Amino acid sequence: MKTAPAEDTRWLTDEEQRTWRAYMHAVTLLEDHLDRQLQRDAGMPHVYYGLLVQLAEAPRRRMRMTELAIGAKITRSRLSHAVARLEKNGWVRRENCPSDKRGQLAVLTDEGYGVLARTAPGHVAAVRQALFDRLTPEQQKSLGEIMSVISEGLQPKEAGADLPWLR
Amino acid sequence: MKTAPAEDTRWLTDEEQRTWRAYMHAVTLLEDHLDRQLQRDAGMPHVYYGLLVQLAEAPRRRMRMTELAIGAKITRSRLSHAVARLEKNGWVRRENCPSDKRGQLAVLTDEGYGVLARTAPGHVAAVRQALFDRLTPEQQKSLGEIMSVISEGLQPKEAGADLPWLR
DNA sequence: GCGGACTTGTTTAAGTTTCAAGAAGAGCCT
DNA sequence: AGGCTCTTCTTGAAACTTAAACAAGTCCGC
Repeated sequence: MKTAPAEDTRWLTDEEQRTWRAYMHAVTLLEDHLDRQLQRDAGMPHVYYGLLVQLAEAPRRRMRMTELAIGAKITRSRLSHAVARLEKNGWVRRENCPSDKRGQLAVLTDEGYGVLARTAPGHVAAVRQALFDRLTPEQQKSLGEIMSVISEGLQPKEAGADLPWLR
Repeated sequence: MKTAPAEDTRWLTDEEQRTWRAYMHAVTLLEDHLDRQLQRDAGMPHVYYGLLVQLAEAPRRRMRMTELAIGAKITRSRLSHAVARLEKNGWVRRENCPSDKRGQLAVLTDEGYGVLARTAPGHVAAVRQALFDRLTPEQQKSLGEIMSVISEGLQPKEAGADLPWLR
């Protein structure tokens, strides 16, 4: 529990507050919407679907667990659970990493690929309908820039660059 | 499980794809960031914090469950569980609604208000640092407009307007 | 090569969210 | 009033996420 510094907090202006609330509302509504769409049509939540997509695009349809976790911006623990579930569905398989005995590879099965192939069109349609179809080209461009800035700001920084751990 | 319509899917262009991924990454990173910040400093996840905020701003610091759920964009079920937890913490109390015997009021306790007062500055700072401080004024404006458009598109529409249930 | 420090991935338990079902009251029509 | 439908809120179980701890393997300097 942190205490207020004194009384010098810079609160959000009305304008900022409106923006922040619009952001939170849009984000939760959209995530719920897509989660339900995918749960209904593909039998899995949005995050899990994203994992399959990443695997499908990877060379030989396989990836190291850690890579996959980083790509999806989730913890390794969460990924472990998720892959366990996807494995139970027969959509992903685990393999040992040849070069590192600790390592595991998550491999997209043909069945997993099939699910993706069947459900991707519906998902893209949902994203279009909820997002792109409602924005002007300028807004789309702006959205991309804004979100990139935010990501970069929050991304765990490259090690070494600003960690004076020895120097 | 839905099947592809034929082969007429309008896939995302590269540009759209970049935008969409930037969006997802930014959103998950930001939500994780704020969740951790609040879990650490206030002992609750972001959504729960938002509930307290809404109550604090409501007349007499109380709201009907359904109102609160709608305001926070969550299901009544989720809210029930959440309030149960907040009640256990002593930050919220339930009261019967005088005008509707089915109804319940969620009431922010003084303790709950205290937590908010102590932790709000830190939270605002986190939001500023992750979001507003990184955007130009034009980007902030644009973000607000974009998110409003998305919200409106996903908001469960007013009943009657397009439900020809009798007519 | 040894030993200590870091990485990789999993596990357990606790916390949160979803889903389906249901109890209880309100509203309305006749 | 009675009966029907809709709304309000809760519940319990299953699914999912988080946090902390751990086994096993790698890396690196000595």
